[in-house]
Amino acid sequence: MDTRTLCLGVLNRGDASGYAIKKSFEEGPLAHFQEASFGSIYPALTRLSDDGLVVCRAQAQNKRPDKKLYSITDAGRAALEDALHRRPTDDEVRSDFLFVLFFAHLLPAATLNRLIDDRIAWYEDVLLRMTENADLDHRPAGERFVHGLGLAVYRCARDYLRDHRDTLLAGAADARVHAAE
Amino acid sequence: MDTRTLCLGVLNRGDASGYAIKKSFEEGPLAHFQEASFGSIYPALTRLSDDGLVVCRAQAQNKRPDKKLYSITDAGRAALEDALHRRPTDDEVRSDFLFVLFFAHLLPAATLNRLIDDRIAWYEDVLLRMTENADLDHRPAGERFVHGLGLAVYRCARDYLRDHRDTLLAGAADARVHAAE
DNA sequence: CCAGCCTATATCCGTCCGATATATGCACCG
DNA sequence: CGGTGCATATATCGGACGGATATAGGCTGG
Repeated sequence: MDTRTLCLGVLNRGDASGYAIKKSFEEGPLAHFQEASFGSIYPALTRLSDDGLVVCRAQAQNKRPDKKLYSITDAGRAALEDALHRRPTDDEVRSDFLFVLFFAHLLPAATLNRLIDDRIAWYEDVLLRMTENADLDHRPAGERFVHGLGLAVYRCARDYLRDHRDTLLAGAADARVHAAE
Repeated sequence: MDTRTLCLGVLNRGDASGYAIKKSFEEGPLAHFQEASFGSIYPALTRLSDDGLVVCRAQAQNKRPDKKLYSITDAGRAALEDALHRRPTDDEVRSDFLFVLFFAHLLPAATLNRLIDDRIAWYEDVLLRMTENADLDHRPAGERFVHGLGLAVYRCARDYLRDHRDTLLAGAADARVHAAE
């Protein structure tokens, strides 16, 4: 999904500045499956403005750079709906963690243990924040559905790490012994 | 993970050409969590060659461009191990599918149904290929572990789609009715 | 028989990410 | 009271990367 459509999606939920849009990809409910950087957001907002899909009103701020609040227009909502009707591309997952574990037999047990401990802690942390800040009752069905799917998948991954780590550690130790022979 | 390290990882499992490396990111066991394009693989192999981390022998082929078979060197293996010891960055997930479902209330029921049907079929397809082509007994523990995690997570996502789609459809229909009022 | 796909290498262009620059307010700590 | 670090806020640059394209011949199926 190109950055312009992502911005339209965020703005469809409410007016925001470029900075706030960035934050919504770091902390908001979209954070777990979409990302965009300043280097793509600011040019995207400029182009959306030029095309009339958003409007921008500058909010003068006391001794700070003007905050540029963007709002989606009717044309913007139409463009968003249009983009939503296109068949989505395949999901992309990028996990350096799994790449490292893939070569577990090249790593010492201590490193593997720390790696898995850290990752389980990360999952616990995310799950806690997702269940705390839920506030789901007032959100549309799509958001609730996506939130629930995220919870289910994260729990599943955490459980797998917890339940199979010993098998991995034993197998990796075996491989190291055989390699040393 | 930069493309050079990814290439070292693939070559650590056996000699390969640039084309074969690309294929291993499309079909091989790494496919589900790493990706690289020709536009990054070929320059990466050139640089790895220059740095002595891989060696290349050209295989003359009958009426075809020479196949350049790359092999990892001892220095390359050291560089790979070094990269594996660095703390991995956070996982990245990019799902246009979830982005679309997030705005389910903007889409007609027929579109949502097709979307979810297609995605469940995709999961079934991947799960089938992952269990058929397994051949796991001869693979190192790390590969088995990562494979098992992939299976678990895909099954979990498929089950969630299957078990919660009706709730989503009902909720989205509700939202459309309220918006029309 | 030939259209389309597979093997195989390579490059180009546009887009995107990460780092950096700039500017200021506020909270915390010694 | 001063300074360190973090949050707000916009913007740009360089390098890395992905998708499309070019080239070229072989194999396969309708």
